[in-house]
Amino acid sequence: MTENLGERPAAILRAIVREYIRSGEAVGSRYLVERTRLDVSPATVRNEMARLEELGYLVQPHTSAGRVPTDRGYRFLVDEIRAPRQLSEGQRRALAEELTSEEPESVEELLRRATEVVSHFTHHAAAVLSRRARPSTLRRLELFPVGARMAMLVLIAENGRVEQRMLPLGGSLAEKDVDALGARLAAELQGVALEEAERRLSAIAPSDAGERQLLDDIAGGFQSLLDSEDHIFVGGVANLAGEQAFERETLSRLYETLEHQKEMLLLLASTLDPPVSVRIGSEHDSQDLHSVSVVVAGFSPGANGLGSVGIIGPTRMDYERVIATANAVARMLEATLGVPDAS
Amino acid sequence: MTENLGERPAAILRAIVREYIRSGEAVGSRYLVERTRLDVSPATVRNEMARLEELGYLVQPHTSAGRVPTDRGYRFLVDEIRAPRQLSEGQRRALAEELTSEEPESVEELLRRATEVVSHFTHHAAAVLSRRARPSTLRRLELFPVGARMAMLVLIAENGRVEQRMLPLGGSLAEKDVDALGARLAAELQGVALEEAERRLSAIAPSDAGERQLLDDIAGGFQSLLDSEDHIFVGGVANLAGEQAFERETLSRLYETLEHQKEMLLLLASTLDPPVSVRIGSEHDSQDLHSVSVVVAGFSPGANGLGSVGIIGPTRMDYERVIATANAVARMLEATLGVPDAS
DNA sequence: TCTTAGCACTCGATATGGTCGAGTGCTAAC
DNA sequence: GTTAGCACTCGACCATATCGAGTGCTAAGA
Repeated sequence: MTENLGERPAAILRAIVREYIRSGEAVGSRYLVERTRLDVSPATVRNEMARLEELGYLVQPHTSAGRVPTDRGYRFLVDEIRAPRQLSEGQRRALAEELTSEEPESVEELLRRATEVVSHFTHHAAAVLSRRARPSTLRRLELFPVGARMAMLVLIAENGRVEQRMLPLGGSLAEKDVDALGARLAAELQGVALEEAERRLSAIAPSDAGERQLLDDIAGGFQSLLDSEDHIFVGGVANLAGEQAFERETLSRLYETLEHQKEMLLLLASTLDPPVSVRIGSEHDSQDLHSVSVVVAGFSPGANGLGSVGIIGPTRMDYERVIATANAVARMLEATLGVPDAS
Repeated sequence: MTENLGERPAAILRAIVREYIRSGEAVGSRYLVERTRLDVSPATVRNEMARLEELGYLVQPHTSAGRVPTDRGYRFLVDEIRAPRQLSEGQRRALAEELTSEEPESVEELLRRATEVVSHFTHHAAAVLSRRARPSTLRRLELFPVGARMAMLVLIAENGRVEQRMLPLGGSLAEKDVDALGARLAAELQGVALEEAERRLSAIAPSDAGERQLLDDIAGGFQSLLDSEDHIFVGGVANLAGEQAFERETLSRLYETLEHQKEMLLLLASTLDPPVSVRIGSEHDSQDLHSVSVVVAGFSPGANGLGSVGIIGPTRMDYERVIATANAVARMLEATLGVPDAS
């Protein structure tokens, strides 16, 4: 989708989007030629512009105006970014300074401060999602054969959650083997913290491939028993109100979305592990987000913690800088929250 | 300040403010006479208006416009309200329904929901402050005479807080009496939860007025040792963005204030016990709040819990309704959170 | 002394028309 | 395929005019 453009059109598009992000004003052909190293005449640029408009990368606000990028135009620029640019050492230090100077009282305090720091630095709104496993212990484990080729697994956690599943039996497992394994696991794992139980489970040496499979399936059951608790922090929403690009109505809808835990969760939870994701304007499912772009960087400090840093601003934002910031702060949180343990 | 106005001017002022709150448009003399039961001509009303403007209750946006209330004009109306109007039974039930249907998971959930309910109902932003005592026990109590007429009190709580004060000795208390009392209190109260300790303290029958005074002073020390934890919930901020009355700049500042824990604390903590307080526009200390009014209703569900419900909207708000709502919800929270215990 | 009809006046809102200039698309020449 | 030239479009800006709501003032009346 990118490279079917050809070299020069791509260069022109890139220049227009950059210029528009910088100035906020529709970019005209003459202006563009004067300000960049494109060694062609305005007329040529105009021809290319017309084509780029046909392809949906640009629009003209009105006949006698310059061109403005569409969401697709921004997407073009963003897709060209292969890896997050690094912030300068100075900027990085400034962020870290604000974030961790005067030791935060708690994790909550740290994450809240992260939203402040990010929003200050980017002049956009910021959100942080933190997902932590809620610790619980395994109250009961039952594993017994059902017919010859299936086994039933029942897990009950101290916090009341129940997991129940039918598991296929592979390999040479006989019914009595299953019964024996069930009894053994019950004896070893009941009353043990879920995470610990999972660890012990994976430490068991299976006698054959069938048992290996079964143990893995049981471990899967443990996973879904682990209850996790999400916390969302939002900061810097004043920056959105200052944004002239948003209509009153749009702004109001936007705030409603930001307040809605569930929608924010959806937005932020989509990027818990991969480094950074960008969603631009109309790429959002929710209509209410069609005039903003959201950049999310995930972080995982290990030990059952996960989270992400989101930056919410107008589609006309400095994507490179914003992506770099989200990524940098995500890495910082990873480092600050991460305990150096075996994983 | 109210009654130096005279009957008719007051009636006219009242009518203008009410009408402006209703319509949002500057109120003219003819319009006012047509729409109300004032049996005078527009000319007379104009004369009164001019006087009310001189007194600072009204302003004219421009020469050929009607009058608009100043903050002082609103204040006049608010001061006429003696007790919060009650909501209709239907409204009250609707609020309670939204608030407590599907049993909230936690106190936090309840309070968060309260902000939603209130903001939905009033179309303004809402905030809830909850202050709960953080439980701790008394680790050490020392009381000993210093000279003939003073005693030194030292209290140390389990959480590390220290309270130290000099107390004057009244009545016939001798030094050895103080020593004896100190030893007795130390024996009885050390290791006891602070609230319980305070309760036991007040149960001690003093031998005379001097001892009564001393015990009261000690109780005071306990009070300031009680550490409290504040939680602030904010909701419905989208309503502010929809408000045409706010400039972009104003709005942005306002959001910044709403995000700032400390400022919100100041705002909400000012009314923890008295039923309802109203602060109108320029009555706020902070410049950033000059275009909003804030109505705060305190609640105290007993057992060292305190809190307040705040409603934040444009100065042009329906004060009677907003006050009634804040009050009603505060009472509901009081009832829901309150445990029927001895107090 | 207070009220009120009458009236001149003010001023924002709205509409109209005109100029300016940035920027375009098209054509024709290179 | 590129580009100079040019007619054209259209928003921004400005000046001007009209309309009407609402006032303040004056003078007459109770």
